[in-house]
Amino acid sequence: MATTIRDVARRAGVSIATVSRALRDADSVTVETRARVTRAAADLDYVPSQLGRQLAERRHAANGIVFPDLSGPYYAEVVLGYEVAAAELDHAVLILSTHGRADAEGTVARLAARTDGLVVVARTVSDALVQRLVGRGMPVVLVARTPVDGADSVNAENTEAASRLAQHLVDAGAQTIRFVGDPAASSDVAERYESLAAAAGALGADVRVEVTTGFGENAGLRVAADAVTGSGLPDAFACANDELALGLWLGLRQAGVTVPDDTLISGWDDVMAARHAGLTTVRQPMRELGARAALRLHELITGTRQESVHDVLATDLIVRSSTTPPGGTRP
Amino acid sequence: MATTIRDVARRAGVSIATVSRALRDADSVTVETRARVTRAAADLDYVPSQLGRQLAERRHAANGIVFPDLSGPYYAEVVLGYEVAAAELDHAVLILSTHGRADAEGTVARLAARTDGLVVVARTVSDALVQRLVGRGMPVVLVARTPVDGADSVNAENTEAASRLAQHLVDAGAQTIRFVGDPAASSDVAERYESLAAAAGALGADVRVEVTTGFGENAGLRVAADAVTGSGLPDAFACANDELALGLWLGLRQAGVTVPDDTLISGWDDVMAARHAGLTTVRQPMRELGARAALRLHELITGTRQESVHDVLATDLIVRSSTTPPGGTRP
DNA sequence: CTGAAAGCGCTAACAA
DNA sequence: TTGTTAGCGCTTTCAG
Repeated sequence: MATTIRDVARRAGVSIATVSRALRDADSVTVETRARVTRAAADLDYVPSQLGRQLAERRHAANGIVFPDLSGPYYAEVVLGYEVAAAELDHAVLILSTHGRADAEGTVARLAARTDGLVVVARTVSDALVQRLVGRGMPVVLVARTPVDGADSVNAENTEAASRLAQHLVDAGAQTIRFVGDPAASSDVAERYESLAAAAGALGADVRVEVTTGFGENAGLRVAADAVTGSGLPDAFACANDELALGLWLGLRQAGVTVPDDTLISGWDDVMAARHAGLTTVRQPMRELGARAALRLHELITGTRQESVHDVLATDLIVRSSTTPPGGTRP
Repeated sequence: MATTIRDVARRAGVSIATVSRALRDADSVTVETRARVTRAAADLDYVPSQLGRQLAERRHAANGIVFPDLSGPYYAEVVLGYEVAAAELDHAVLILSTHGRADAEGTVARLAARTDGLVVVARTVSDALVQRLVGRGMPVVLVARTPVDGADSVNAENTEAASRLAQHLVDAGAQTIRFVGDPAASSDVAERYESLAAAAGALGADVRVEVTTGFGENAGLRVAADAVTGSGLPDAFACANDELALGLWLGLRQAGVTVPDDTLISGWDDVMAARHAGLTTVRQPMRELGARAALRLHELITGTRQESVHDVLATDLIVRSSTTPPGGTRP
């Protein structure tokens, strides 16, 4: 840590400028000097200070990604897709989860001050802050979130998938569908609910929403308890994400309710557990969301492009045993 | 981005030193000047450059975590636990996944140059590099990896858990056990295999290892295909992690093999999918591993402690339907 | 091709 | 309490 460019310069018998050049541009110095410098650097175990370099270059060579949580598989996959792509673009990645953090806005602002650009996932910070960052000239890409002026966005398709899901549930015999989740908590969820309700309504089915606190398995368990003791069983539960659905399923099973005989269940995302549990769901390209965001952010940082771009990635309905009753339809 | 401490100083009619002080230590300046400075800063939408600050303070106020991959739930949980704890300690978190990266060592070295300390998870980089970093005075904490001189380490208990698992499998009627995974790929896996083999051997059962390439579901599927077509079915498969086990189970099921009737399966980690699939496994405190690492790294960075410390966190055997045959024992 | 010198934006003595 | 002045370790003109 102690050895600086000056030490290397002294040992190699050259100026610090030459060291700087020799260690980066291969061909701005003689092969001979370059060899001397490289040698000296190796001898001293010299590692250039990124701090010094970054200040001189006035860039961080790092960008950040802000997400609500890493506990479910969904955000983890998005972050991973992002990290892999960012690494290829030679950018370091700073992560920040706002989950339950008191001063999320302040923390994000501080994060922004140490990066060249930011990816903001879902509803982690206010639109106001996003706009302030954008206004300050900071490149921002929004993921799984309603676009904001001046920032790029990357989202997964919701509307059409919700229609297909509605069609499938109705085909499987569902007349009453309960949507589980909180549309107010995320633009994704709101879109899913509204599209599902519209499509199911057009098919003559009835959709009502059961608002949850949170999107984890525990929230699903609470919904199960509620359904068993009070509100009764609908023909189908359409959940805002897989964890909710899996928790719900677990709760119902424990209460003696059989799926898909007594009721149907669907999720959203297609996480690993959904595959092993046999849960019908909508597959999102989670990694691709992150990777695309990295690409867009890079374009923004390098100034390749002027106008904002808003990507919408395709999704798939994956039908499994949780919505395929023996007879094909329900009585 | 353009406004610097000098602009603020000019507008407030004070020196840059005063601005610097006013914006950090509340009580090193008059309330009056402080107000003027704060006002000027707000007017100009001034955000202190972290780069300038960091160079002057000669610290990054950031640390990094290196892990193989974020695709499975295991590392994601560790990273999350780490991030949450690090945030509380007011450190930014840089992440780096080495998965399939060509120059992992170089990338890690570069990461090290922009952080105050590093957490290295599993077998991501060579011991040689770890030792070089430690030798350079960089605080390093190893997670899920054999300790190295000069670095702290945090691991989950393997030996005792493996014994309990062996006992359970034998009690369930297993005489031939196949361990699935690659002991050479990770110290954790090696420990699990050896302890399991020893314990099962003592109980009169026979354990042999089936070495896999990778630890994902696909590797498990390959093992299933292999067992069905060639090597035959043991009484039980003990897998190095849950994903391997779930992939294996899926493959066997597709081939018409019934678990736990025809053979038993166990995993390791207790990820979400294991719970929903009914997989017997060993629960690791994944988040706690990350959180503890953050704490240890902080101690190292702040120099609270001289000697290295090596934590071993407790694990639990979780018995589920994949190893509980109807009769209680197998014929 | 190489060196001298001027910053990058901030903090931290040291004076006043 | 406040200002002046050195750096922090590097890159980058601008001369030579």
